[in-house]
Amino acid sequence: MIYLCHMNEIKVNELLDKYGLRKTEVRKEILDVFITQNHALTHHDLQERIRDRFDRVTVFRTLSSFEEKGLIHQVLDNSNAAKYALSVDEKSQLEVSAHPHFKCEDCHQTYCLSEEELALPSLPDGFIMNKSHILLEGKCAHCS
Amino acid sequence: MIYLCHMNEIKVNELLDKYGLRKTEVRKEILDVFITQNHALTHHDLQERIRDRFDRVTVFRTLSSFEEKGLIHQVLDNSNAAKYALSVDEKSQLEVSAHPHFKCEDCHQTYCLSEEELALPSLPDGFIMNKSHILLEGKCAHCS
DNA sequence: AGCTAATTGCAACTTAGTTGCACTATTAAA
DNA sequence: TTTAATAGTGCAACTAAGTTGCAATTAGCT
Repeated sequence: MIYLCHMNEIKVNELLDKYGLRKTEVRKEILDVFITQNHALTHHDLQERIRDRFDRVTVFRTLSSFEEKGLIHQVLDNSNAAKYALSVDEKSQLEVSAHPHFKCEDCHQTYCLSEEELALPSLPDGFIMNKSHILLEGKCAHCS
Repeated sequence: MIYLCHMNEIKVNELLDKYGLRKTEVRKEILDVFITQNHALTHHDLQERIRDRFDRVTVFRTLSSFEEKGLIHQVLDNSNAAKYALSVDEKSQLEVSAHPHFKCEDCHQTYCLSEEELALPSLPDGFIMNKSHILLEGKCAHCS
């Protein structure tokens, strides 16, 4: 694990334990990337970051198990590749729920906005909500 | 155009004119499908609906030009195929902006929720919003 | 140390979406 | 109404995302 700084290595092991995931090389490295970068990442972004040292399929499967255990969640995006972000806020250690994202039309960077809860629309009778995704699009501070 | 009912044919021609799109067979048929079904559709859904009478590529390109001219817009979705919906409300004839959608986890149907505007999160300095996407996930009345 | 179930890599696949090019149809203007 | 320019279509071939099956490997137990 020479690629991880010591601080993150501890955090990474704790998180994998906490979410009931076996501690393997790929998982430690990918989780490290999520912690270091704090924006939504695609499979492609990760592959680049870990310099293709692990198989494509393995990375896809890693994302699946992380999502299944609730460690990451899919962030909706109008590109044609799925984006994922950590479900735990590194600062507060709290689970993040339904926080909105902002995607820049020019640089395509996806930013996490505040974690404050939003007033969501009311649903018709019989409809039950489990999850919400909010994406704003426009120009970020660098591109506007 | 034997596949269109007369009512829709008039509407379809008007809309294509209004959005500066040439009136071709594929476009009339695809627009008809959007008007008839009133939920978000994938390329695959459309291909099925028009019984493969037009080429895949043509349908993709039709979606692109509709989107470019603002007749349809992409509806965010966590499936791995893009979904599109009409940008005009057939009843009010008004452009629809930022209305939320609901996707059922079981039947995967995507519903349009009310068109009422929502309170959106405040943005950091220098950020400018152009579009918003809101997707709620859960169980619909039929599946809950 | 040794067992078992979970994880990995590889090859081969499916499906979404794109590109280039030759051909055809729509439209606007003569 | 013919025609010329331009936009749209079909085909073939491609890229890129994501999946599946299987054999080899490894983490996490006792």
